[in-house]
Amino acid sequence: MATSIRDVAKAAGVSVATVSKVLNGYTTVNEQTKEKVLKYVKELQFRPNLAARSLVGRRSMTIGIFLTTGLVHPFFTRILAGMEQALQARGYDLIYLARMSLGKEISLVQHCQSRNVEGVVVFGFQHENADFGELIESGLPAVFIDLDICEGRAGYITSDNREAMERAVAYLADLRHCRLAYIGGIKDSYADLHRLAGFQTGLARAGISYREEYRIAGDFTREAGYLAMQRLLALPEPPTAVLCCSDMSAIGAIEAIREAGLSVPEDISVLGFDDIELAEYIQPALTTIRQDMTTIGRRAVELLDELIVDEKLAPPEVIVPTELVVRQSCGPAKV
Amino acid sequence: MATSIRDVAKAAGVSVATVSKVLNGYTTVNEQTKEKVLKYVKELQFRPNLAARSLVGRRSMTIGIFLTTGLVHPFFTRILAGMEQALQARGYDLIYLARMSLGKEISLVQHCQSRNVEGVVVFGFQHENADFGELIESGLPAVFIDLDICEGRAGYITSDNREAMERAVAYLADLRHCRLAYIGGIKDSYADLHRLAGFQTGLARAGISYREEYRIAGDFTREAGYLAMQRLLALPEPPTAVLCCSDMSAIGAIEAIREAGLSVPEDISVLGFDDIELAEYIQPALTTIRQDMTTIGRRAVELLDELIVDEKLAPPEVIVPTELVVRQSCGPAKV
DNA sequence: ATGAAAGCGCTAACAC
DNA sequence: GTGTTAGCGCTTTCAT
Repeated sequence: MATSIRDVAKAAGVSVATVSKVLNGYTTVNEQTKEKVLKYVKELQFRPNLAARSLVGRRSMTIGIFLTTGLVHPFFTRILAGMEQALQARGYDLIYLARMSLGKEISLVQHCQSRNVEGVVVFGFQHENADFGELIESGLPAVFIDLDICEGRAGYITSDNREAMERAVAYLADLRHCRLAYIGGIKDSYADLHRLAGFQTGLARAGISYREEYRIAGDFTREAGYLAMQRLLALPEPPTAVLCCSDMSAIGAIEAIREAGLSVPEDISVLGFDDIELAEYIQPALTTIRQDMTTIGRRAVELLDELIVDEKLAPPEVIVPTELVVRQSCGPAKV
Repeated sequence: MATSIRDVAKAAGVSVATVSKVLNGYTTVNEQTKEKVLKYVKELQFRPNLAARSLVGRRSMTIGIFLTTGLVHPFFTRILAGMEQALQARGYDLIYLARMSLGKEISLVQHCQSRNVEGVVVFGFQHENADFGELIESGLPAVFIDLDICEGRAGYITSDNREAMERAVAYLADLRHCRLAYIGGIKDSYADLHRLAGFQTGLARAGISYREEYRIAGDFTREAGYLAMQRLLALPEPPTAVLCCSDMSAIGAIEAIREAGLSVPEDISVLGFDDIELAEYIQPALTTIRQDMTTIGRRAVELLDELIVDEKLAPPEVIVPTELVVRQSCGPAKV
């Protein structure tokens, strides 16, 4: 049996209540008693049982993480690395509820309840199966990454998709492109909508008119990028520059361009989104928009903590700036 | 307040003991009472509080994960994806103890105890700071990935590094290479030792003698690969093929070769290890040894489960086969 | 077959 | 300033 608070009390010759008070930083305890207790806590290597603690109504210091996409999200590691910083700073542990799945028999929310999880960060693409209704209604504090859910005790954090696309369009316009296409993500998903809006206002600012045939919906994958690019190439007047909703789509698009006997960036410029590790290594190295997933991860936990601690805090809506990283996949428009 | 077992008991008109028995699959309960209880469990959406459960000595169904490397391990995602399968199948949740750090003030082991964690899987490179002594002594079930620790209640799982290298050498020998170099990982680390052994027996089988100057120690990084290759290139008689301990090192080696005005695989063949996502995308696409990290992750959890369940089980030592994936970075030796 | 009651480790009134 | 005690939600003897 692990050492319990009673062992410490016995060793120090005080009551369990006193030990508890010392442990919880009550000031109503004599300095010397406190020293003595602390001495035995150390000596016996005592650590309070968190299950018992949370059972009596105290905090569990546990937050959950949920991915709508399974574990294959390209940013998972970066987001987690960011989360870790805040987790450590605020004293939480992170639990991955393997059995949980939104809308399934054993629901996320119920599972969180039975585990005394104080809040969750959820991310992943929009997903037909993802039913967040129960989560919202339950009042469990939640921070969504890349989904603009702001309701009850759920807020969100996301990259500045709109501004990112505006800037990307401006960059390409400076390179004298005027036939710009957009290979989108899942149609009408949050990210896609905002990026499209940024694309359009960017176009307007550059004095270029938006053409519906230059917008193809996709789903962030390489295959979708490949297919979308083929359609673009088949147009009577193909674009000279293509903005993709993800680096993987950009990679697919580049393949399609190559297969058509064209080259990047000489014939067509390709711009990605995300700046995944790959972006730097492919040929040509991908010019792309870097999402600061480390910051997003860290802030997500911080926001969640604030939401947990302050019951009446309005749910956060946070937008994180992006960065255009110029490599070799975009060049001046052919004249 | 969430619904408790008492609410169910009250609703069903039975005692809490009976509800508990139903929930825990006791057979000593009348079929009709059981039905009734189950009906209310469902109706009230009751889920037993896991903290309370583990407090009365039952299992917490929680396993921990610990990385000696922080979150930047290239396999993290794949291992986790594998783990997830087993986690779901066996009913565990995974907790990432953010505050834990081996050898620090709040130790991994103590933290696990206070969280009632039943076992841990640990992975990452060998690390000077990594002191596993306390973990081993504590008797907490543990499965190490890529570290051959087998003692007490700790076992391990790893790729078949030795066989992988033997095969790689045989492959290169078939391509008529006879000046083979090995850019190693952290010197004398588990993986490195076994790979070196495989390298040497592979050489012996092919009738090639091992040359000490063809072995350079590294640390799995791109930089190390780059530096090591420069040293190899400076040799009076440089190798015609290089086996690297990681894909990242292979990428670094290729850079060094290019900078020397040579090309891969025409002048020098380069073989990687791991098969990270990048391997497929770089130029030339990397011929490499694929580690089956998904299987390793899944099996790690399964082994851990068995260790947890059976107190006197001998700690496992599991070797997982690898696969040579042939792409474009290796070619026939120049004559 | 069912229920009453003890107790897991801890915290929080409430006495003293 | 310190100790006694009830009780968090659950499982498990032990009666009945």
